[in-house]
Amino acid sequence: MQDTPLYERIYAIVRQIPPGKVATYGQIAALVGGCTARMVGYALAALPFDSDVPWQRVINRHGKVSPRSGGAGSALQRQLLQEEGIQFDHEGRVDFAAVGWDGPELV
DNA sequence: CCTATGACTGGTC
DNA sequence: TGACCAGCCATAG
Repeated sequence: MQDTPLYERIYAIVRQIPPGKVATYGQIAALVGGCTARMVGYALAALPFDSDVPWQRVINRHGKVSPRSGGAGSALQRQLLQEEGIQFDHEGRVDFAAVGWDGPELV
């Protein structure tokens, strides 16, 4: 597992996020261990939109999708999350108490 | 090898 | 979870 690039480790954690749930960059970074939220954001930034990683479920600590570079993409992310059943409030934020990921399950 | 860059976080008011 | 300040560390050229 340590032989795997940090990127793939981050992707592995993101793939573990169940549908209808969202996690923060810090959450992912803590689960990966040895990397910070910026590493997660940068790793996801390098991900293609058609990747097998549900990067859309990764948002910032404010409960909102990141502005991303360029501006577009964040709208797509919100759209994908809504398709998963995640509700956004009038301020474009999600309810951590409702869709907050508790982690890779305690099994 | 060194430099630049980046989808962030945390504590405080 | 509003806003502000400074730090963090891996990846690419």
